[in-house]
Amino acid sequence: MSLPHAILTALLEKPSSGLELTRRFDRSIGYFWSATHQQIYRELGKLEAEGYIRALPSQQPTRGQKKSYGVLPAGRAELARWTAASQDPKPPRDTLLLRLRAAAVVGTEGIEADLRRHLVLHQRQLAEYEEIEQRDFGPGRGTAQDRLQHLILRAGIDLETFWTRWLTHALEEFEGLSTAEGS
Amino acid sequence: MSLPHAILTALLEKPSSGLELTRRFDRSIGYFWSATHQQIYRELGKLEAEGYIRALPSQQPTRGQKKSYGVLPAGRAELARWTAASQDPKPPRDTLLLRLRAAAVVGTEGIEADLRRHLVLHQRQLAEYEEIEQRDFGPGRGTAQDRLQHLILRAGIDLETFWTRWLTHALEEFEGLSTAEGS
DNA sequence: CAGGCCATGTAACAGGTTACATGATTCT
DNA sequence: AGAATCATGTAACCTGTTACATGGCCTG
Repeated sequence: MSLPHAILTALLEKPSSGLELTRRFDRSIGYFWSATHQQIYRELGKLEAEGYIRALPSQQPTRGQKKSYGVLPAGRAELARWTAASQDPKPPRDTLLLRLRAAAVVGTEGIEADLRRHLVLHQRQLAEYEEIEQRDFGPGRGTAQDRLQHLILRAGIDLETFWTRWLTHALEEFEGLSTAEGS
Repeated sequence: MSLPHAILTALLEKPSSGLELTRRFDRSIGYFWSATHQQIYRELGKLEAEGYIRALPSQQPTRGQKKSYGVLPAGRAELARWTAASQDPKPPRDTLLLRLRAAAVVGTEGIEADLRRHLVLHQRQLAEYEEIEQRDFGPGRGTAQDRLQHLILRAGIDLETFWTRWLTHALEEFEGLSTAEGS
């Protein structure tokens, strides 16, 4: 039950059409909640049926015609309710750690290269986040909204920092493994 | 396509029945790949049909009767293949960050209490991991397998450390928000 | 033999993924 | 007119979630 609320948030920030939403998910919200355009269209239909959003006037509902949505009061209320409601953190699902655990049983053949590849990807993501931080958040303290956004970005930066450090450490361990005792 | 491989790994570590697997998922593998008993039974059926595992002899297949599985050579081969295959990291899905982003739009009412609650939960998880580290991994360097397992545990510890730090920082920010400028 | 627990399983549904289809617009 | 692209949408499938059903075993 998160995608509809992600969409409501995005639409409150700026009324958009389905494809515009998809693009914005690829950039910002998708950093911690990704979605494909099919998911988004499906969900837009539901949200409209429930009376949380409405298609902005001036367009007829034909196929291939751009259609923008705006959030209705009921939608904003539902988003506020969901935001304030307590939710348990879900255990992470991480394939790489799972593969490492499997490697402890069936052998580490081939996984080191992928660790290296992941390290590069995380370094790249980290650099992207830091660039955004430089650009959007100067040293002075902005509005309350700015500080919240910065806080979220900080989570992204710290997470990617964790991964790059851990992967670096893991690769060092791997070198130790192969020099000291072979497979 | 990760659950079947998680199960193969667990079965290689130790042949088990469905419920035993469920319990082990709750403890160790579930720290980064959780699963309910329904998922596990469904997947055990598929794995058996594909010839990756087989029910150990000595039990008849009646309902309510314990049934243990062991991994066949084809299963081990499939696990090795999957472990070595390159996979892209998937963007994280984090509800809490999503809620913070929503809070930037509809107001932070009520979310601070949940941040505090999450902080406690992550501290607890961190303590649990550190206890395991104390108990299972001494100062000396063990076998290659031990070092891999330790590496995975380190990821858990560092992740929980990240969350506790970030949540602490976030709560400080919130105090700043309410004293300095109200809602 | 009643109640509780252990163990396996079915069913219905929600959410996410992949492949493909179709109408409109723009460019050549 | 044809091709490329933009935009919306359908369909099938897979994974994960929730609720419930059933049989066997143990204990009082």
